[in-house]
Amino acid sequence: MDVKTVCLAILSVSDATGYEIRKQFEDGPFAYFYEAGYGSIYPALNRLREEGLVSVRNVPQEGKPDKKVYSINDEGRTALKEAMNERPEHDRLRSDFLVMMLFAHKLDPKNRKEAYDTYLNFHRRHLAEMKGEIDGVCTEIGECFDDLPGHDFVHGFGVAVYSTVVEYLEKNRHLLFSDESDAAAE
Amino acid sequence: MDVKTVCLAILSVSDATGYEIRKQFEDGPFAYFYEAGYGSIYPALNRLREEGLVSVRNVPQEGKPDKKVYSINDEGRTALKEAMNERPEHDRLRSDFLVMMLFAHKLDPKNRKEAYDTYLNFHRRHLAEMKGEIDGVCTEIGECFDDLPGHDFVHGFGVAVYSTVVEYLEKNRHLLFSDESDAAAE
DNA sequence: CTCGATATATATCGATTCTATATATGCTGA
DNA sequence: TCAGCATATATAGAATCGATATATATCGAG
Repeated sequence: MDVKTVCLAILSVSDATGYEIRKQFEDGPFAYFYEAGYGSIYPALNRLREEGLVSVRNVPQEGKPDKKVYSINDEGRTALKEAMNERPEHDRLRSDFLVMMLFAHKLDPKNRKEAYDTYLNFHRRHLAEMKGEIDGVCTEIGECFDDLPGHDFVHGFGVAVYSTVVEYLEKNRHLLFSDESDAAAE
Repeated sequence: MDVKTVCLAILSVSDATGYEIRKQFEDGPFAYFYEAGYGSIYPALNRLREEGLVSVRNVPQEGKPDKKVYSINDEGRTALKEAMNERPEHDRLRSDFLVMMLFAHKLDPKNRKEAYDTYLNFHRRHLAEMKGEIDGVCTEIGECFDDLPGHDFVHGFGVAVYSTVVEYLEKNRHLLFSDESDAAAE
């Protein structure tokens, strides 16, 4: 499933600009299982327009550059339904952190500890945001996804996995930091 | 952390060919948190050689093409240590499955069910392999990683996360399949 | 009050990486 | 016997990533 298809899926929920779509990947409900940057999004939107699956309207703004608001059309919805029904590819994960920890013996103790704590804190914060304990960056468009029938399942999935990650990191420090007396540090 | 660095890390554990390195990403201990195909690996190995971080020896074989066995050298080990101590980038995950489930209402019921079961079974099998309950593809090189100080931590991490995924999928079917009487199917 | 940081908004360059495929051969099971 | 899989290297072309450029507004610290 390429960026083009996911952009189309987002547009099926709400009109949006490239900038707003980007935010869905950064802070929105997609943040923990799909990422894409401007370098993928803008070309994807252009191709969608070329293929006649979305339309654009220019919304002038004071001071700021014009907004280009994209809307899905009927051909777009048809194409989306088709693309969604294709076989999903395997999940693709790339974790620098886990590579580092597998080769923890190559790391300076200070770096190892810093990488560990940064990773743990990142996941703690993200988890708290997902649980609604602290405010994440809530965009109007982001909230549209809350009403999708699949939302609760996907959200619950994320909370479950992130909880496991945080718990595991909290309980298994000793596997990597056994010989050092930095348990109480920080 | 690019493919070049991870190849170097693998070579720091054992000499290997491009083909064997690929298998580490496919079946080996890297399988669940780092992926790379031939299109990344062979160019990466060439660049490592150009930079003088690895050496190659040709091992002729009957019938099959010559093996090119790569070995890390001292400069390579220095470069690896440096690269490992850089700040890790954020984990990058791309899950077609979760996108599909978020937009489950766009799917034909049959496809939805098939995607769900395929995903669940894949993770069940992978988890069983990780736990050693069934035999995965065990390469000699793969076993070298078992002795790394970080191995238990990373392996345990994988088992914990995969267990959570399998459990979640088993318990939360109803969130996506409530209105259909396919609970007992298959 | 001014300077730096952050947010809004679009866009692209160059590097990296992915998918699919080509080539060549041996082995194994239906 | 013959299809499919394993061994083994390699690349073309497409997709994607990371960093950066442009332009302006706003907001808070000094």
